[in-house]
Amino acid sequence: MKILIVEDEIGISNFLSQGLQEEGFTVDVANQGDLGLQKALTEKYDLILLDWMLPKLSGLEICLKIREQNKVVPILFLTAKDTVQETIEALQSGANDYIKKPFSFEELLERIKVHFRTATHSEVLSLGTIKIDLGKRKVFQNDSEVIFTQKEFDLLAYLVKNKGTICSRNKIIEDVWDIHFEYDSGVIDVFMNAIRKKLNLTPDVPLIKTIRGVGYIAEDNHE
Amino acid sequence: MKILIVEDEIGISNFLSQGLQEEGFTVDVANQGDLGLQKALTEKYDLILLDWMLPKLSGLEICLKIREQNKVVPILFLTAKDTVQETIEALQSGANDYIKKPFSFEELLERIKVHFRTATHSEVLSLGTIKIDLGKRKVFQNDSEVIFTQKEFDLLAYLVKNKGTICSRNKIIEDVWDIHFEYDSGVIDVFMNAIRKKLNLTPDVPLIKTIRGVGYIAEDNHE
DNA sequence: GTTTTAAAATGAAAATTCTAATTGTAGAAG
DNA sequence: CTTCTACAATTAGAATTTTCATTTTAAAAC
Repeated sequence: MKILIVEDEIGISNFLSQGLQEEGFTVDVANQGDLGLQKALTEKYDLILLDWMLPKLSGLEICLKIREQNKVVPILFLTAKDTVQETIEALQSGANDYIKKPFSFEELLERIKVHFRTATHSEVLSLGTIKIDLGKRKVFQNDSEVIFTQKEFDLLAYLVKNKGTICSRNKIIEDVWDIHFEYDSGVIDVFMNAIRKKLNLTPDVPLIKTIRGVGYIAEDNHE
Repeated sequence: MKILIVEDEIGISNFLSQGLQEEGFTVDVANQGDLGLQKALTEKYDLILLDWMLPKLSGLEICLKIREQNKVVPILFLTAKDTVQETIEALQSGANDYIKKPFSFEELLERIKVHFRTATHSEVLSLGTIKIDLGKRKVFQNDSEVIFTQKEFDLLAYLVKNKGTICSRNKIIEDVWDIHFEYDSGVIDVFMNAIRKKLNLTPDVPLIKTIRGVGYIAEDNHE
C-alpha cells in the first residue's frame, strides 16, 4: 500500500511518514505542491494525503488537476480548523474525505484504514458450484448469475465466509443484521428460505445445512 | 474489562492470560472446572473463555450451570478441532460463540473485541433539543419519543456523531449504507426529508444544514 | 435582474425486508 | 411405536427502504 504525502511543513510530514511506515505502508513525501502534483500524476498511489495550505500550488489546485486527469485515487485533505468554506470546496473538487487539523495520528490512521477496507473487498468465494463475488456483490451458479438482494447476499456471503463452522442464530443476527441485543424473529428463516430457493438447494444438495436448535452451516461436501 | 479463563493446560492459560493482559484486560485464571464455575458464579466478569475438555467438571457442564443461575455473561468456548457434535451442544447450552483449536491469538482477540463492541454502545448524543440514545436506538425531542425506523436512525445518528463536520454524500453512502462503489440515487435525500419531517426541522431551525454539491452537516447553533 | 442550469426536496410507486400466522418435521417423552 | 413438543419451513401481508419522476430551490451565466 503506497501513500503520497504532500505537505510543506517538514516536521509534520516526517511525523506522518514515520508513523505510516511503522504501520507497514510505503510512503512518499513531497514538500512542495508542484512536486506533489507531478508525483501524483506519474506514479501510482493507493492514497494521497494533501495539505490544504501549500506555498506554490495549493492543495485544492492539485486535487482539481488530478481529477482532470481522471485519476480516481482516494484523496484525503488535511485542513486547518474552522475553514468550513474551504472544506466545502475541497469536497466539491473531488476529495474523498478531509480531516481537521490538529488531528491525532490514531484518527488519521483510522480514516486511512477505512479507505483501504473498501478496496480490499474484491474476493471471490465458492461453495460447491456456487461462486460469490464479494466485490461486485454477485452470485453465480454454473457460470450464470443468480440475482440476489442486498440482505440475501449478505447472509449467504456470511455463511460462506465461515464455511465449515456453525453460525448460530445469535451470531448471524449480530454480524449480518448488526443487532446487538436479545432479538428473536423469523427473519433469518425467511431469508434462508429465499436463498435456498434461488439456489435450488434441496435436502439432497445440503450445501447449507440446518443445525436444529443452533443455526446453520455451509459446507462443500457432506461428511 | 474482566475476563475469566477456565483452562487446565497451564501453558495455554499462561499464554492467553499474558496476551490479554498486554491488551489491557483484567484476567482471572481457573485451572480446574469446579474452581472456574465457582468464580464464574461469585465474581462478575465481562467475558468467560471456557475450555471444552476439562478434567473434573467439563466446560459444557459449567456453561449449563452458569445459565441455570440466569447469568448472562458472554461465554466463548475453546473447542478441539472437528468435534462438530460438541460445538452444537455448546451452542445449545447457551454459549455465545466458539473458536476451534488451534487458533491464533489475533483471531481470539478479534472475537473478544466483537463481544465488547456490543456492550459499549450505550451512549446518548444530542443535537439541540434532540436526544439520541445509541443503545436503545431511540430518539427524543423535548423528552417525548419520536419513532424512527432503522435507516432513519442510522442516518441521523451518523450525522450527529459527526456533529460540526460536513458529511459528504460519498461518506454517508459508505458509512451508513456500507456501499463501497460509485453509487448515486436519491436515497439519502429521501431519508433526509423523512428525518427533517419527523423532527419538524424547517430552514429556520437549521440543525441539519444542506451543503449544496457536497452533503449535509449537523450543528447545534448556527454560526 | 432575468434566464439557465444543476442540485435538492418532494411525492408516489416498486422492491425489499420484516412480522406474524400456519404448516411441516425432527427429536423427546411416554 | 405413538404422541407430544419445540423448532424450522413456508406463506402472506405489513412496514420499510429504494427507485424514479416531478417540483422546487439555489447558484451561475448572461
